[in-house]
Amino acid sequence: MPKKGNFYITTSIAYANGRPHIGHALEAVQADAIARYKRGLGYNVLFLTGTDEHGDKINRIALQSGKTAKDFVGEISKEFKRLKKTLNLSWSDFIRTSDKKNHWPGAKKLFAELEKKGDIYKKEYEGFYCVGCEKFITEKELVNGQCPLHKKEPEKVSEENYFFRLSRYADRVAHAIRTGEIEIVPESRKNETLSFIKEGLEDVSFSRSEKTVPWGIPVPNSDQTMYVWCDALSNYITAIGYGRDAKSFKKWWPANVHLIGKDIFRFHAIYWPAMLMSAGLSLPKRLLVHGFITVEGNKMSKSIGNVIDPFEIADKFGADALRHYLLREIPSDGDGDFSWEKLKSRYNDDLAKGVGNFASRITNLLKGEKINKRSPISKEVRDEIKRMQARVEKHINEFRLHDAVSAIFDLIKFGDSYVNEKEPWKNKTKKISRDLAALIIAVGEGLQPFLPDAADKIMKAVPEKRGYILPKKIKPLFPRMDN
RNA sequence: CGCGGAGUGGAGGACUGGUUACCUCGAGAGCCUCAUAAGCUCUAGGAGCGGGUUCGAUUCCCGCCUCCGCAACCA
Repeated sequence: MPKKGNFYITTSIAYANGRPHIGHALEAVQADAIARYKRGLGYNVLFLTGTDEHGDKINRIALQSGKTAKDFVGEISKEFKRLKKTLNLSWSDFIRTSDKKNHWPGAKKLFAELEKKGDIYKKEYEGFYCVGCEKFITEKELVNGQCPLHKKEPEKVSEENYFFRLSRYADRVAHAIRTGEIEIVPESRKNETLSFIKEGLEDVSFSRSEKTVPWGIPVPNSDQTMYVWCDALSNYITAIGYGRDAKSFKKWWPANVHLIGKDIFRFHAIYWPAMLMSAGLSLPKRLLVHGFITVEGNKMSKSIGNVIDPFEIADKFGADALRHYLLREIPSDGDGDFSWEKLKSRYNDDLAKGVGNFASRITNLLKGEKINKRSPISKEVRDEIKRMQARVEKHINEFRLHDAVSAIFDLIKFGDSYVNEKEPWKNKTKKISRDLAALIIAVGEGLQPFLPDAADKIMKAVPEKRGYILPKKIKPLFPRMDN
């Protein structure tokens, strides 16, 4: 396979305050599909994911459950790592922000670089601190001057923090976005970012007092810990060696893709480029922004109790079924909805009756044959396959994975009607066999990034030997689920 | 208040200033039997409301209604 160069893709790192839910699975699977696709094209792919483990919130949750923060995040990150097997992910590296060896040196170095540039300064920060909440609350949150939760007047507390001169970079960041130096997909997010910058950017606090937030990376020579965003964003460079392995860093940076959720795209579109500019590093090439998943039309939340567990889905339906749902049912660049009923319908209609039946059908028709790979495929079939491949490529580049998957299902539909039309059970010719083999192989290859298990099984059913395809009848890929 | 997005057949989703508005699921009819009671074909059914621009609007503009995001130290 020809090597086409390096391709570095990241997911966001999950905030380790709870177990993975279906939203995390969405992001992971989307990134995985892109990573696998690029790998299939011959790119040398680095696919990074991980967990964001610092912050006051985590510290408090951990203490509440009677654990140390360290133990707590250890357990959570294990759960996130477990997604790899459950969802059949192909990530190559997993970074934890509590990793003192791999993450901390780079994070500290980045902070120091910003400081060296004169972009970090000390400022008194005044805020309303609610003792009940143990945190600062904004003036807007106050109801009649009181904390709405604890019905108490917050204390006015001032704290000296380090600030990052974000304002200095507003124009340069806007320029980078406008010119496409950093590309934001979908375009609506790009416009949103630009109009947001236009309203003006203020400097941001980049540290907290060690007293209020003890669980974090210490800022050298101070009583402060690093603000979580400064800590978290730097994972994209620390994981590949920033601050500890210059050669590796040079090989992989800048990232080709940061895949993120719509809740955090501003941090990635504004803070992150500004930080990189300040540190004299190049900018990531693309930000792909996905949406959120609702459950039967409702926001997923712990209080409603409708949080969907990806492990449970994979357990009942299999990794491919969950992947297919996330990739096909949820528009990659928008919001989507989950329901068990829709999952079942996607499974039966698309996977069982669609891919599964098609694979059985074709391999059953071809089993035991010896098909010469060099004999020509009919133009009609060849064109249809090429069209599918072109559509997949286009849609993956546009971050419309649901459309990419559709393209493959359209080829299956074409294949089914082609079989009906040719009626090979009546008169099967070498020509038809060659066409059918080409179709099933194209489907198997096409599915590789999306349904890797099924794709593998399909490819194994049409093995190649010395220029001949030797099809074998395949076992049902997706047994129909009844009731 | 503000900013942004959206309202398309029973459900979900797409396209478009112009002869029959597209796709998937679902419903009905027919065909086929190689395949996981699978496959193919055909049919029924649609653009939130009101105005405007236009020869002509679902598509552009205005108003209204409804829904959903965002609103900066919250990770």
